[in-house]
Amino acid sequence: MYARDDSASAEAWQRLPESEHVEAAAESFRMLADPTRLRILWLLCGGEHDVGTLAEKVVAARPSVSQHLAKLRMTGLVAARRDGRRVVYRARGGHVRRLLREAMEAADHHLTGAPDHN
Amino acid sequence: MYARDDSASAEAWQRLPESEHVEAAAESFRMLADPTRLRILWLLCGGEHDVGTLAEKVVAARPSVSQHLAKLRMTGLVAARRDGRRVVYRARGGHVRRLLREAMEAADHHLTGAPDHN
DNA sequence: ACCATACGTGCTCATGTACGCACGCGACGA
DNA sequence: TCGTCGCGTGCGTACATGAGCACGTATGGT
Repeated sequence: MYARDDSASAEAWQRLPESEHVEAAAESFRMLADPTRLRILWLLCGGEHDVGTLAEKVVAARPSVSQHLAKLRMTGLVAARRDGRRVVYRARGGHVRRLLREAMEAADHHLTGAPDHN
Repeated sequence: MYARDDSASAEAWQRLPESEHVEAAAESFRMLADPTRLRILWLLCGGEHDVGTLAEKVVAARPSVSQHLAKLRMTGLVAARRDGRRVVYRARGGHVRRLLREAMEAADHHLTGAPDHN
């Protein structure tokens, strides 16, 4: 009933992680900190999509979506593949999926009622 | 072997969540998108801390830490309590802990070797 | 009452970034 | 070869944000 290496059990939180890890995590979070990118990633978690389809679904100009996809690609969150004259993107890594679902669940808790269960 | 309501199983990712949820999630991610706030939250996940101690441990000016704590408090990620002339902050909600650990794990994967296991 | 401590706030400066438009480039089809 | 379609890029603009200084405020000790 103690030290499940999980949520509580303050052991791990005592000392700060190395700066490189912190900055890398911050960078990942910054990629998730934009509604448009969030929607793009959400759709990409469901399967492959080309830029035009994404731009249409997230209701944004294609250049904007392209820029977002470029950033996401640089960060390694998505991967690109050519199909004819289109470029098809897909989500990359299970971490993104878990972070998205966790955030959406938190948002739901934050909106429906109780701010959070402490 | 299908529909575990988990990572894959594209069902849930087909349609975008409501805008309110997306923006709320983006806001939460924006709070986590800064190295200083990330460090502060990390320490607060391990227990209560006052502003001065936090400023000392994260190596930042006290006013800066205070501003960050204000934002985190507005977002509901941390809570404050008065103890004498100090103000003691604590983390609030298990979502933050899970997001932090998930992000740190992802950062570790991203740094040590394989960018990610697709 | 006076001083010291611990926070919070207003402010400015510098930086980062999202958006959309116009353009250039590569890939198909006639 | 020429026209069309789909993407990416270089701008400029408008906006949000982080850092630190100086100051105001509240609490507790002498």
